[in-house]
Parts: sequence; structure tokens; C-alpha cells
Amino acid sequence: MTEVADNKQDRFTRRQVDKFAQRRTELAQAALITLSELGYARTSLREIAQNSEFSHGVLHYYFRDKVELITHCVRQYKAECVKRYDEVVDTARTAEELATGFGAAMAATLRADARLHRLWYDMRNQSLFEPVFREDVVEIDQSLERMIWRIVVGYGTLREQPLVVAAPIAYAMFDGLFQQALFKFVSGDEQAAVELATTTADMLRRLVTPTS
Amino acid sequence: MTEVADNKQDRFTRRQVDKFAQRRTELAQAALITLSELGYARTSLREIAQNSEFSHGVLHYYFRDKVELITHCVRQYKAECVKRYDEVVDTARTAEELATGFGAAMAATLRADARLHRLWYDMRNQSLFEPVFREDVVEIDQSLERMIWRIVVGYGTLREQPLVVAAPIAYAMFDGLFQQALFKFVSGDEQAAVELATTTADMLRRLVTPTS
DNA sequence: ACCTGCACTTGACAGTCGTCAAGAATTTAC
DNA sequence: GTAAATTCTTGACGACTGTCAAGTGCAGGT
Repeated sequence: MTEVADNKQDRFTRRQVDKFAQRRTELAQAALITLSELGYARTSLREIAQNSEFSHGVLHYYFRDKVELITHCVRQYKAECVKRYDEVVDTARTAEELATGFGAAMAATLRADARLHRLWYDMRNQSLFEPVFREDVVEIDQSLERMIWRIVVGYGTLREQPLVVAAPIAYAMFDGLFQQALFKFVSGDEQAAVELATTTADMLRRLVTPTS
Repeated sequence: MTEVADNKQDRFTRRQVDKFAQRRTELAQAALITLSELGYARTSLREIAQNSEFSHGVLHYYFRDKVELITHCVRQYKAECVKRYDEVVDTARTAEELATGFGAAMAATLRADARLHRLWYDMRNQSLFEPVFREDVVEIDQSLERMIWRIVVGYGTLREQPLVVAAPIAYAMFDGLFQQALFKFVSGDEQAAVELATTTADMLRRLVTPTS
């Protein structure tokens, strides 16, 4: 928890704390829209406030500074992001169903959330320059790696075959594929999504040792 | 060529043009240092000039605006970057030599040029938000893809085995591996480089169909 | 010796940025 | 219904940004 939230928790009732937290996420949601449109470099607090129904001063009432606001945004984004994939691995009954389902899920989120994904990569890169963001980025990255690993393990189990890669390598590979597809998609390539679906499924099939 | 350079070419002697171009690359080199240290978002023209031996005004004498300067920087970076890898594929005589040599080259450039690489990823991400950079980024990305493809094809030829992936997928995979390694390396993980060397070599070996 | 044109510096401009204090507006408590 | 505490707005601050006009110093040519 943040210091501001802690202060609130000390001084106010539980109900006020909830309201406080609720407005924080509300503002973070508005900020997330602006951030995903403009990117980290060109997003100002005034611009964020203009895309909400409040004035720019309110941001410093709910967040200590710009860093805390953006950190909160990224954490909020993570919660949404990982949740979606887990349905895929849970619903799949056969290996082939999982492979095509995973590919379809990747393609779907590429189409639907392209701007949020480019924001994620933007923040991950910013963390290479500003250590303030590094901790949160590492946490999100690990949760994404675990998400990918659940898919891979689930596929290996359904095919009853041993896996040939470790979790970090598997994640790096799929992430590389997704990033290239995102780049093409944002550049206007309409086929990027369907290509991502097939290449993702193909790669998943290849991550277990061939039968022969 | 840029408009500014064209104007110079019209008005001045060839020698003056060379001098002009030389100073441009000189300033771009200084800018490259600042950019790789601070990242795109926080690099100002005054900061760039302060890391050179000139004042901030001179940048607008040699470059139309900030975009042209940074574009020039990125292009200059590309030239250096691709050059290094080609030595590897040219000198390798056996498949195993190529695999380990490629891994070693990846680890070496990770160690030596980590800051330049994170700048590259920063610029590639910026191009997702600012279309001004997209053209140059695409060009560099394609040249990197070709570089990777030369490695992969060279390895397949030496092992006399057919390849199982297309060029864009191979590039995406290696790029994903490198990016993860870069992240760990910048975060202080000393082992990131050696791990990258082995995982890179392993992946290259796996890109041809197994004999069995 | 003087002049012309190039290379570079200086200082200022209009704008934007994050931050915060002071106060208005609204809600809550009694 | 009034007082107190909250939520939110407004306006200002100093700092920083990209850009550019004006001017300095200096070279080479005549």
C-alpha cells in the first residue's frame, strides 16, 4: 500500500477509505486511456485530467506525484491483462484445442488491446532507464511468464509429452512473437492478427519433443 | 538525403559538404551517448549539447529539428549494429562453431552495448506512438531480421538440414530472448550474458529438424 | 588590410511541465 | 440547520522545453 492510502486508513472510516480507493482506480483508468494513446513520454497530468471529468489539481490529491499515479496505472493494467488468458487454459480439453485456443486468444487481445499492449512495452522499456518502475515491471513480467508457463505445461500434459524448454525461454519466445505482431498491427497490417494466431499455435506444438 | 544537406550541396563546394556531414555525424555520436543514457523521453537538446563540446544552438544549425537529429542518430546506430554480427557467420567453419560463436556474439554485445540496445528498443517503441520514426525503425528491424536469417541459413547449410521456421519467426524468437536478457542484465544480473549465450546457441540448434 | 561568408554562441521567446497553496464547493456529522 | 471535514478547482510558481533571431569570432579570398 502507498503512504497516502495508509494515512487515509489511519484517519478515516472504512467507508471513506473505500471511496478514496475507488476514485483512485477511477482516475487511474482515465490515465490509462491517455497513456495508451500518447505513450509515457508525451503524457502530462493536465492531459490525463482533461480526459477525465476532473481538473488537473485533483491528481495530487489522490496521488503523491506522477510516478505514483503511473505506477498505480501499470499495476491496474496487469490485473486485467493476466486474467484473460487463464480462461483459455482452463476451458481447453484437448491439446489441439489448447493450441488453437491460445493462438486465438493472442490474436484477439492483439486486436482488442493493441494500445494497452504498446503501453506495457513502453513502460517495460522505461524501467530500463528509470529504476523507479523496475520493481513493478518485474512483477508483471513474472506473472506473464507464469501465465505462459501454465499454457505450455497444460499443453504438454494433454499431449503427455515432456517439455523441451524452460519457462523464461518459452515466455521470451512468445513475447517476441507478440511484439513483432503488435508492431505490424499498429503499422496497419491487418493480417498480423491471424498470422500471430497460427505462428503462436505452431510454436506451442513445437515446444514438446516430437513423437516419431 | 535531408533537405538541409541538399541545400548545402547546392550552395557549397564538395569539401564543405563533407565537413558539414562530418560534423553532423560527430554531433549525432554525442547525441547517441546522451540518448542511450537518459532514453528518448528525458533527453533534451541542451543535455545533448552539454555532452558535446558545443552549445545548444548549434544543433539547429546542423539539424532542422529534434526529430531529424534523433532520426539521424538511429540510422547511424543501425550501421554500427548490424556490421558486427556478419563477422560471425563469415568466419564460422562448422555448425557447432557457428552456434557457439553466435551465442558468444550475442552475449558480447549485450555486455558491451547494453545501453545502446535499450535505446534501440526505446526508439522502436516510440515508433508505435509517433509515426515519424516508423519508417526508419522498420528499415532497421528488417536489416536485423536479415542478419539473423543469414545466421540461421548458414547454420542449416553447415548441418545440411532443412529449416523449420520462416525468417520473421526466427527473428522474433531471438529478439525476445535478447530483450529478456537485456532486461536482466540492466537490472544487475551478471549471469544474464552467459545464459543468453547458451540459450541462443540452443535455440539455433533447434531450428533445424532433428536427425534421429 | 579589408571584406565576405561560414561556424558557432548567446539570449530570449512562447509554451509546457510537475507541484502546491489557497480557497470554493460539496458532503458529512451532530 | 449549522458547523466541520471532505473533495475538488483555480491560479500561480519556478523550471524546463524546442526554436530561432541576433550577434560574435574567425577563416579565406582579394
